[in-house]
Amino acid sequence: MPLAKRVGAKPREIAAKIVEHLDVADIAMPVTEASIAGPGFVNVSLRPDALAAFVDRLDTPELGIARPVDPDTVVVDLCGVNLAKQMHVGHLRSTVIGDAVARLFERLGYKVIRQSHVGDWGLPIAMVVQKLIEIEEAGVDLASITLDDLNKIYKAAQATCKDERVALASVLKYGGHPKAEAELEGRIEHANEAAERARTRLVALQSGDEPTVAAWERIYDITMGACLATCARLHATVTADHSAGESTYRTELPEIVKDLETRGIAEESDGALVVRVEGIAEPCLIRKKDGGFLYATTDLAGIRRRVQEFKADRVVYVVDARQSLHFRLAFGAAHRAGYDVHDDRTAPLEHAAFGMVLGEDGRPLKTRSGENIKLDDLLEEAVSRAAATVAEKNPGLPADERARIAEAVGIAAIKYADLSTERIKDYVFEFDRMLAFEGDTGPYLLNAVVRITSIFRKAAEQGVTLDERAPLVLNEPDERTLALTLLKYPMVVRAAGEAFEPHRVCNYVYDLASAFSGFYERCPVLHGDDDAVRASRLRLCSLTRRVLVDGLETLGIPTVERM
RNA sequence: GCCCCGGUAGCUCAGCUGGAUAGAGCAGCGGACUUCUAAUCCGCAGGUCGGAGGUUCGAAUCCUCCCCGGGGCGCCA
Repeated sequence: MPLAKRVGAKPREIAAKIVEHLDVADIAMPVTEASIAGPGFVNVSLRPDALAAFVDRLDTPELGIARPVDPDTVVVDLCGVNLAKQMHVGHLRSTVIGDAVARLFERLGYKVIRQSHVGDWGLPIAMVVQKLIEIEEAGVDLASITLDDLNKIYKAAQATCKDERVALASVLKYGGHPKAEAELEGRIEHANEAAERARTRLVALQSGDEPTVAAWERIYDITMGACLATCARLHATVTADHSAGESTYRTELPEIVKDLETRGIAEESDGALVVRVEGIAEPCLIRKKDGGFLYATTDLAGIRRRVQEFKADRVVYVVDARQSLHFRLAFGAAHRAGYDVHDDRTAPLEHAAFGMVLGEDGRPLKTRSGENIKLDDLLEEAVSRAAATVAEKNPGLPADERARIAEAVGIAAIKYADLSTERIKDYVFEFDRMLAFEGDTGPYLLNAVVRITSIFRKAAEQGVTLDERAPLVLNEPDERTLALTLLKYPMVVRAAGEAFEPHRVCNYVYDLASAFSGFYERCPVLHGDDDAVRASRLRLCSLTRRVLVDGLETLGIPTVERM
């Protein structure tokens, strides 16, 4: 049908010509005039033996996904935690989707480098360092400090400095009403003092003052210890090796700004230094009036390191959609500077943006008091709900296995819910929905795998073993549907990877599980009396399980044996 | 004001670079457990694809305008 436009003929006429000349007798049923349908489709039915041959070709250790001869290097930016802050829902998607995107590229055979851009530098961190040192001076043992404590300190520090702005806003609003003024004066003074101490501390940190750096390192270790543990619990591959703090770029920033300045790429604007990007009204700010550097400056350093040092052929940022403008500016500026080029090749810089996590009220997910929800709490809730279900449905299992299953089910529920809708869209976080065993959920898919596994357990009891080379007999419609669905796997993974869209793999594994259900319902595996059919069906079961497990693992969702 | 992203069944969502009668799940209704699966399966019902134009043999899909919702917009990150 796309030919119709190019050739200038009617689709059905072209279809008729194709049918007339098409010879696919070796793999398909005869194609005739009657095979033409609708506006010009030519229906081709694969012969069972040809279909079996295609499935045979899929049945390799890599399940039909060939590795490229000369694999590109892809950098995936994900996770992005901040010092002295717990991981919260804001990090969930970046971590889960980012890891899935990285896994997709790995599955396709690319060389993948994960990079978690850790917010570990700047005035906010200096404020926490300052507070921590004050606490230490008051006699508190730093060894006992947890991330929870740091989080409280961070908030307190933020609040103190915020007082300054709040007070200022009040004065503006009430026009310096005498009543307000007296009270506010004290707050402003307090805030100013705190901000001043933080600024002094920042200078100490930047110049390598030993006690200051020691406190900073303590904060770094506590934060990363807790956050990397959460990543591990999420079955997301984000480790210390993948973490690159903003601090690691600090010596490069003056150099980058100077480079852009001397090459005439950056220009002065209202005392600040900016890079203009074609097609965007807003400029990209790289240096403040006071000489300080900005978010974009660090990202430029990040791009340069990733492309020129790591030799990335492609850089993907799995970051919140709200950062869209920022990345367009940073990418544009990096491109003007040539930071996205290595060995005469320009690496595409891409923002794989994702939407927000909403509560059931349709507003951004928060606690009742308006606080960010800690990711650990979210995971714990999902796992404990899963544990209750496992205890109810399968009380016979040993307690430790039940706990392992609950962990897998709870994590799978959250991850699948996050991965299965289009990345760019917001989604509503609902425990009941994501933990359901009916429908398009993580637990359902784990159960699909378990059901297949149980067939093999049963088969073993009967002394029936899998013959991995048994000839495939694909005569039943459900067998054909299952086989055809299996064959789509390599293309789905490829398409999902190229578009950074893990949800396509989710849709696929769900389709495959559905196709298997139909097969399982109507095609008895162990109950038949035909040995050849049983061997063929066992092989289909095995292949289906391998594809399901591979697909889920590519999404970063581990499976279980029983549940 | 300018820019970006969404709007598909009561609810939550798919729909690949335009292609057949727009598909799932949940909820609703009706069936199926001395089982290889009930943490499941099968069936029924349910839609002006936000609206209006346009391009095309053909539009949920591409273009333009409008409506609704969300987000962003130079010295925070």
